[in-house]
Amino acid sequence: MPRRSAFLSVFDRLLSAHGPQHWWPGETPFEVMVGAVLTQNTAWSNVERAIVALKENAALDPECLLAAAPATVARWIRPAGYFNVKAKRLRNFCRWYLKQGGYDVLARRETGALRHGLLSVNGIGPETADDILLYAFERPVFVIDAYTRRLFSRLGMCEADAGYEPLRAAVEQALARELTRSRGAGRAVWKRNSVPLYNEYHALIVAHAKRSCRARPLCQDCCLAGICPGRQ
DNA sequence: ACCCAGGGTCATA
DNA sequence: TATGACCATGGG
Repeated sequence: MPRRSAFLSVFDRLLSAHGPQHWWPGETPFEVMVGAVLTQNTAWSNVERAIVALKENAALDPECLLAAAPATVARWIRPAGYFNVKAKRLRNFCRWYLKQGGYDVLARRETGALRHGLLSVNGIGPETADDILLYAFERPVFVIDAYTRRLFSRLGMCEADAGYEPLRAAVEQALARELTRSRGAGRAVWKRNSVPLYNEYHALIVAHAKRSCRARPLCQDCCLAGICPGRQ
């Protein structure tokens, strides 16, 4: 079992090692949503090219994406890989998004219902849905990805094969306990702090993975911080 | 020439 | 329910 402030401690060490990340890299909520789909199992540098292409074609917009032929969208997003699959997924998402009434309507929905709706779209799985919930709708949802599971399991804070939902619930509950105790004020403070904490935490885990020991065998930041995940 | 990347779906047993 | 195949580009 992790010690009582394990998750906050790791957060503090990641923050001092890598600095604030200011995520998500995207100018509008809709750009965040598109990026969340495009980055599925794909390096962000490739996603950026695809988003630039969408902007150049004035297509970073749900109506435009739906109006364009799937093959055309696939051509625009080609650098992001899996372009046929992702063109279809973007289409599914835009259809749902507009049918629901767009951002302002969705933003009024309760988090659980919004999450359920996102997951009903073919091509939106738990991580993509949670990226959208946290970074486009600012909901208190801790995003789990392969890096997160790897880091926490190597630190002995979860099982290596922990399922998505159990791990998410465990991390959220642990952080809630740690934060309400260590910063001492109870539920109101927790609710105010959880979104920026989750935002920065996930961003830091990704930044940490990108700067891992493959690139720098003796990298000072993560190894000195005692949280270097290394490589498989 | 490898391996990996900010997943998810579908078919099979 | 639990694996495996599949999707595809670009950088190290």
